[in-house]
Amino acid sequence: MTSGDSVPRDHPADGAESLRVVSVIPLVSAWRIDKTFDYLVPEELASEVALGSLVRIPFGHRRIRGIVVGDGDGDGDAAPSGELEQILSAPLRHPIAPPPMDELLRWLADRYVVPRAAAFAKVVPPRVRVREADVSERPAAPEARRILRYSGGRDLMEALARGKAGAWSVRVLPGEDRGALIAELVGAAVGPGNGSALVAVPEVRYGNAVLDRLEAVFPSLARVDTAQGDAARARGWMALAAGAAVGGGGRASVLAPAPALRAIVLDEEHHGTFKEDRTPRYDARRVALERARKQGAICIFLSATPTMETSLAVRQGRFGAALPTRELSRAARPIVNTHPQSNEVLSPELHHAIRDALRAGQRVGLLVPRRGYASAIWCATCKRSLRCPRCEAGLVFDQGRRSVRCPRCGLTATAPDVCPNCGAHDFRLLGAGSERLQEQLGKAFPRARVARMDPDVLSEDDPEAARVMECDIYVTTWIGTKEALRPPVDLVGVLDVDMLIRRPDFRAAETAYQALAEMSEWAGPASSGGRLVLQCSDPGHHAVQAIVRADHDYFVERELETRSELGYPPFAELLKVTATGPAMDESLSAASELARSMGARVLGPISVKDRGASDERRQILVKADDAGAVALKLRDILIGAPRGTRVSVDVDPR
DNA sequence: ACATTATAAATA
DNA sequence: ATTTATAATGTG
Repeated sequence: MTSGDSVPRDHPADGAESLRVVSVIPLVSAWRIDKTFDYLVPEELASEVALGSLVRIPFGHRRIRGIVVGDGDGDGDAAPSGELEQILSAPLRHPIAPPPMDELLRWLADRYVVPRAAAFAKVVPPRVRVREADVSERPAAPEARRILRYSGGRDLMEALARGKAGAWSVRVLPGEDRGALIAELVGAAVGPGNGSALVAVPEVRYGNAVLDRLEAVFPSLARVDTAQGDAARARGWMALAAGAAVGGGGRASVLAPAPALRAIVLDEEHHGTFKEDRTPRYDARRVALERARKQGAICIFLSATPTMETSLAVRQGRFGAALPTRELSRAARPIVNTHPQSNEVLSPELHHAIRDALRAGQRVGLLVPRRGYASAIWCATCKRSLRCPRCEAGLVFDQGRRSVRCPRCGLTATAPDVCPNCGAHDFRLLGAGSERLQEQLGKAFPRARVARMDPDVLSEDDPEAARVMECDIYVTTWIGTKEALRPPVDLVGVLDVDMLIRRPDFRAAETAYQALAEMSEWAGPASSGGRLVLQCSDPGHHAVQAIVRADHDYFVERELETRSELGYPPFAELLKVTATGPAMDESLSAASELARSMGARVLGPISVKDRGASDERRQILVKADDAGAVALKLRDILIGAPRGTRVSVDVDPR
C-alpha cells in the first residue's frame, strides 16, 4: 500500500479521506498472536464491513482471513504508531460473528484454553465462495400437541412464545417422535417476530432422523450438518447469517449464526458426542447454555435420560422442566426381568425367553457390550467392585502382573486375595469374550437368522443395512443401538449389565442407565408385547432399578448422592491436564499447585499410554468449583512451557 | 566460500 | 501459523 491510501489512526484526516479503523482477529491460531490487529476499511468496502464480518487481510507476508471484532479505537491492544494496512475484501455479505457472538467466542477460548483465533475459526463456513440464498418467508408453526402432554410443557411453550430467556430440560417420553416434538418447540420460538432457532443433534454422520423430520415440517430448514457436503453446509450457514428462521446440524451448530436467536435446542442431550474431541475441546452443552444467556434465548435440553448436570439444575430450580406424567412413563415401559449371570453367555432364563419369542415368530435384539473395556474386578459375594482407596474410582485388574491399578490417580497395588468389604474371596473379572456369542446362538437356535451390527457393518450403504434388518436375532454392540439402524423387536436382552455398570469410570452408572433406557425403549411398551431381559448380578443397583420402575428420579437421587460424596460432577467441574516432554513433571506440578491454591482438588499425576506414539504422557485431574477460573490461569503454564514440552488442557472432559 | 539447518522475531 | 532474517553448523 502507499502512504496516500491510508491515514495514521491517531490523526484521522477530515472529510472524504478519513477511513474507518476496525480491529480484527486474524484467523491464525497461535498464542504469540493472540490479540487484535487494526486495519483500515477502504471506501468501497465501507458498507460491507461490520462487526463480525469475515475479511481478507494482509498479515505479515501473506494474505489471510480474519474477523472484525471492534472499532479501531482500541480494546486493549495498542496499535502501531505507523500507518495501518487496509482490508482487502469482505467475502461474505452478512457478519458471521456479530455481538454478542464475539463475547461468546472469547468466553469459549478462555474456558477451553485455546487462542481466540481457534474459537473464531469455528464460525467460518466451510467454503467461502457461497451463492447467497434469499431468506425465505416465516415458516408456519405446527400445532402443539405432543409437548402439551408433558407437565410443564405449557409453561415452556409460553416462555418460547413470549421470547423469554432461560434453560429447560425436556425429559422425553420413550418412543416419542422427537423430530415432531422439536418442531413444536421451534415453531413456538420462531412464530412471533423474526426470531430464529437452532437445533443440534448428536451422531449426524449417517444421517439423522430428527433433522429429516424437522425438514419435513420446515422445508426451509438450514442444514449445517456434515452429512450435507461443504457447499450445502456453507449455504445453510450463510442463510442463517442472513436471518433464516430455523437451522439444524451437529454439535457445531451451536456456533452457527443466528442474529435473532430465540431458542437453541439440543436433542439427546446426554450423548457424549456433544463434547468436541479436537481443539477447541468445547462442550456444546455448555456453549449452548452460555450462548442462550448472552442472546437472551431459551436453551432446551431434550433427553429421555437427562444428564446428572441437567437433573441437578432442574432440582435446584436453575432449569425449568417438562416431564412426562408418571402414568405416561409407566405406560411406555416394557416388562423387565432381571436374571443372574451364569457361566454361559446366555442364562437359562434368557435362553428360554429367546426360544419362546422365536417360536411366536417374534424378533429378538441383543446388546453385547463392546469388547475392549478395561477389565474391572469385583466381588461376587457382596457385589461391590474394588475401588481405589484414594479417589474411589473403580480399579483395573492387570491379569499378567496380578495387580490392580487406579486409572484416575495412578495408584498401583497387588490384587488382594479377599474382598476388603466382606472378606469373601470369590472375585470375578469383567470382559468375557463376545465372539463366542454368535457361535453359541447358532448352536442354540440353528434355524434362526442371526445378524450382527458392528461399526464395520454400519459404514456400509443402504442395501447392506437393509439385509441386516432381515433377521430373527439382531446382535448389536454399542454403536449399533442407534435408533434408525435397528429393526423393531419384541424382546431385548442385555447380556452383560455388570460390565456396563462396573466400568472404571465415575460416569459408568450413568452411561449404563442411559444404555438400559435405550434398550428399554427399543423393546417398546408392555402393552404391545415389549420385554426386556437384563443379565446382571446386582438387580438392586440403582441403574437397573430405575429401568424396572421407569423412574428417572430414582436413579438421579441415588447417583447424586455418590457424586456428591466423591466430589465429582455435577458437584464439581473437571479439568484434565496432560503433558509430554522433558519438563512435563515440572509443568504438571506447577499446574497442580496453582489449582490447589484456588481451592481445587487434584488427582494424579498418572502416566497414560499414548496410543500410537511412544513418548510418555502424564496427566492430572482437577476438580474445581469453577473450571473456567482455573483454566484461565492454566493458560500461562500452557504458554510458558519450555520448548519440547507440550501441555494441553481438556476442560469438561467426558 | 557457500550450502544446509536450527533459531528467533514479526505479523496492524 | 507462517514467513523471513539471522545465527549456527556442515561441506568440499
